[in-house]
Amino acid sequence: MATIYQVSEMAGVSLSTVSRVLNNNDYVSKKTKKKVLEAMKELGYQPSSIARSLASNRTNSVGILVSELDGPFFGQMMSAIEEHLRVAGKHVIITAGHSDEIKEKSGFEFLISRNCDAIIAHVEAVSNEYLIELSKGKTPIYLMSRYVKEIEQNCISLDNVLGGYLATKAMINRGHKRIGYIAGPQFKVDASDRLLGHKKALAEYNLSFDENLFYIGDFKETGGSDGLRHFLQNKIQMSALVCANDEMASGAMKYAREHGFNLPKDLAIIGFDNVLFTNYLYPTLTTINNPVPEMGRAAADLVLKDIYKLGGIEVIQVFQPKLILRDSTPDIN
Amino acid sequence: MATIYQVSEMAGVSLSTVSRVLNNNDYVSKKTKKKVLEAMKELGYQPSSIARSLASNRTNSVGILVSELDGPFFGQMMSAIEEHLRVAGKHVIITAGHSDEIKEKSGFEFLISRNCDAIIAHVEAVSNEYLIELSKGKTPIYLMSRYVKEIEQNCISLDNVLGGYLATKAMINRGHKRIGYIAGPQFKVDASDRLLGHKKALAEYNLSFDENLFYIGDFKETGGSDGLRHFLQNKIQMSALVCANDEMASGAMKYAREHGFNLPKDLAIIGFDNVLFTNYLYPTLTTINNPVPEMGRAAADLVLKDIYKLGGIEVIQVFQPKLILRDSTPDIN
DNA sequence: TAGGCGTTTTTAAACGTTAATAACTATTCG
DNA sequence: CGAATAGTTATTAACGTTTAAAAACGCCTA
Repeated sequence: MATIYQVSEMAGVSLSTVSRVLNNNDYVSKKTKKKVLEAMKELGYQPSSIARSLASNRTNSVGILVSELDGPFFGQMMSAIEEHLRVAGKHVIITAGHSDEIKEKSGFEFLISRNCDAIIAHVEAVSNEYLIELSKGKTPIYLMSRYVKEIEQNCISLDNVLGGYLATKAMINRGHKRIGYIAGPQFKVDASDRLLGHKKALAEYNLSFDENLFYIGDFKETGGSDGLRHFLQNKIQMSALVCANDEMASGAMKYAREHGFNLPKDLAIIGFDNVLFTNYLYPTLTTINNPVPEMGRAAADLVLKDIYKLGGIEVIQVFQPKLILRDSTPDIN
Repeated sequence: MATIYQVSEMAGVSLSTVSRVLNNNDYVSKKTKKKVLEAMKELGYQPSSIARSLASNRTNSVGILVSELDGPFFGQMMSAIEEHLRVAGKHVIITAGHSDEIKEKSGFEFLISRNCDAIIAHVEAVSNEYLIELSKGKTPIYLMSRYVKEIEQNCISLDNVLGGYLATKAMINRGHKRIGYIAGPQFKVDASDRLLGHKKALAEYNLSFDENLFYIGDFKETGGSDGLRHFLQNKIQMSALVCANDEMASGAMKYAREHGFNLPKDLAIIGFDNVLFTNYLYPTLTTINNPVPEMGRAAADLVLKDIYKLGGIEVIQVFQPKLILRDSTPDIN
């Protein structure tokens, strides 16, 4: 591999001149620049990103910490971030936190030890206090799908209260009065916010929140089936079921069908997130869109703007979810 | 940040001694080691991975090049690789090639320029020749789901011929004689191998391969719906449909249902890959298991063994697919 | 023609490690 | 008792850049 030294020799200039050409910022005369560029091409010179990092204290790498590397949600998120960062010449170092406090912390430490210029994280188990403390360290932290007041300028979030509200309101508008709700784990802010929205919609239409119509699931397929089984075993009647995410909605659909329900006639079901497979389900699932790719791009933009000082970038930090109507929620009016 | 120099000073030893303790390989007396370790703890010393890389010419990072960052297949693959590598203290740099020749090449170049110690790639568009040539460069290349004779010791692959064979054989065994086949893009080796297996099974049972029962799809949901539409419009009769992957099977199922089929009675369908959502479909989809996590782990193991010289690792390089029976393929005998 | 002032280029010191080589210290052996 | 030896530790030169500070170069002006 050719080094900067060989380039400088061939071009007959000093190291620093080559360096300046490389970073094409400072004063270099046109003539010199041309000479250097030619030497570089001649030698097939590729600067060592490692040496650059050591000298400049910049690694041009952004750490990404997600709950899982598989799963449609995170896939979309990573994809959007990576694509956007790569065109700016930055690369991503990815690791998983598995929604576990210890693993999430170790994920942060790992990325920090790797000298990332910034970290974009989707974490669920660590506390706000931890994140606030971490933000005081040398590596800037950006949060996806999480809003923490004290570091709000570093957060990209979805208005989950609005989303929960839209889901339940859609059911009410379609004529339902007895609406079941399968929530997500309440330590996850997303989950509790969605529940808040549900309650808000009920209140707005003078329907009371009924504990019997409420179940807390695990955000996975099993949460949906367990929830519906719980309702059926307790002989709870309902005409509509709101699930706090699509996986649970899918589980509930499957369980319902296996227990004699004719979907969507016997039970209207709505999900949340609009992950890819909602459209593969039968009936296709009405859901609330979670604009993950847009949010990923926004996070990347924020890093580009704050850390790498790229100009002219305007970033939306709080996104609004939208209702996606499909076949699982027919109008019963 | 504390540096190695400060540690050496506090412990009253030389730089190299600290370095040796850090890499705990060479000769260091117990007493000295203890002193150094204490100084490190006292100072909260964290070695700079960048400086280490520069001096040792090792980055402890492995590049991963996949077609897409989203999608269940790649999610599982990345997840398995990352998890396995991380416990060995290595990290992954991920980028996408989007099944496009130019983008795949640029992905390789990008990762190479990042000084990865090795690259694990799942690429579909570049030629074998390119890969062989690339393997001669300074960065070792490992191939996932692809077998290239000349560099077979660096390949982790699935026996797709066997998989295609198993799928079609399952249909034959269940009593079908007219079996449609929706293939994937034939420039992808996976796709053409699966087709080979299909033909092999037909031949074995004295069924002839019928062009009318054959369609080439795009490996996406649309491929399945387009394929089935093609068959219906041409009034091609069949009792079973083999799809070269699960996405297309799902698309075909959806199209069939929308056009009056009663599934699985009117048409048996089988997919390939066993991605997560096959189990969410209705009816649940019979498919061929693609042991992606195992293969990912194998690729990681190969790198650990070859590049990082970790001992005692035995690696399977060619995996055998298995039939996963579910509801979409009832027995009609 | 000396002085001054931009502009451009060079010098040299970081950046924080690794690793080859040299050097030191006991111990053992003939 | 001198030397060989094994076990440890120190010295020092890389690794390939960036960057602040110094120097050189042109050109203009008085």
